[in-house]
Amino acid sequence: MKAEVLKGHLDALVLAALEHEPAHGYAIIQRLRRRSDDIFRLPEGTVYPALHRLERDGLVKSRWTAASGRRRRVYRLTRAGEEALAVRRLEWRTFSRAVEAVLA
Amino acid sequence: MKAEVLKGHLDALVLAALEHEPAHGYAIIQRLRRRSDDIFRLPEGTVYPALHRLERDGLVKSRWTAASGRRRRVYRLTRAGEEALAVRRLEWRTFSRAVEAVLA
DNA sequence: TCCGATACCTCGCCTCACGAGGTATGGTGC
DNA sequence: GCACCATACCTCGTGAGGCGAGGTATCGGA
Repeated sequence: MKAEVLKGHLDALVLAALEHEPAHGYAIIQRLRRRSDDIFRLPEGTVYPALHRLERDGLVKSRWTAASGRRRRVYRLTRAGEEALAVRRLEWRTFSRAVEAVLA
Repeated sequence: MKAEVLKGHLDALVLAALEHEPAHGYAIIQRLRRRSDDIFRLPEGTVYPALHRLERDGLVKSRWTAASGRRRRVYRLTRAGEEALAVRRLEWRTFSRAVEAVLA
């Protein structure tokens, strides 16, 4: 699978991964991998910058924790993040249906 | 809908548009727009370079025609293009299912 | 005669996924 | 004790590609 197919969809995936409970970056990567049944094996160089972007845009908020001596940056969705996720889900539906219609 | 979501999927769309009958660039744009129910209104600056890429890669082949005084470059799928389309369809299925699983 | 649709093109910008490289800790096996 | 892997964070540079802007030309209708 080419790399570029992800472009523009990553934010939605990360937001969705954080929807029901906060997580730190590394855990988000694992969560996405597990939930996608091993399809999305996202490198850190992809996910960390994405999280910084999302925080810069106010869609997530981070807090440093120290779980068993390890520093972790735990992210949670903000209100704006929840709304953005809802929008992205709709956009995905629209996009997906359109692609489906063309490819069919 | 953000522009980048298309990235990596455009080739599949263009190939699919050419699957059953050849068309020139402008017609491809209209075909995609119609088939996607007005979702994909692709600018020429997107489609023409894509067609050149596809031809460079041997997935389509073009031929100049002159229909009623207007020059047109008509594209058709090559054998390799048909095979590439089949692969892209499978990749889309995989990608789409994975996104669905994460967003659900 | 003007204008919009048709029909082609290129150039440069911008975004963003990712590979590579770096740092540091905890646990397991030898 | 030490190597090694997983965990956990980061940044920088590269490259791909969609698109806006701008250019050319023809045809048909108001």
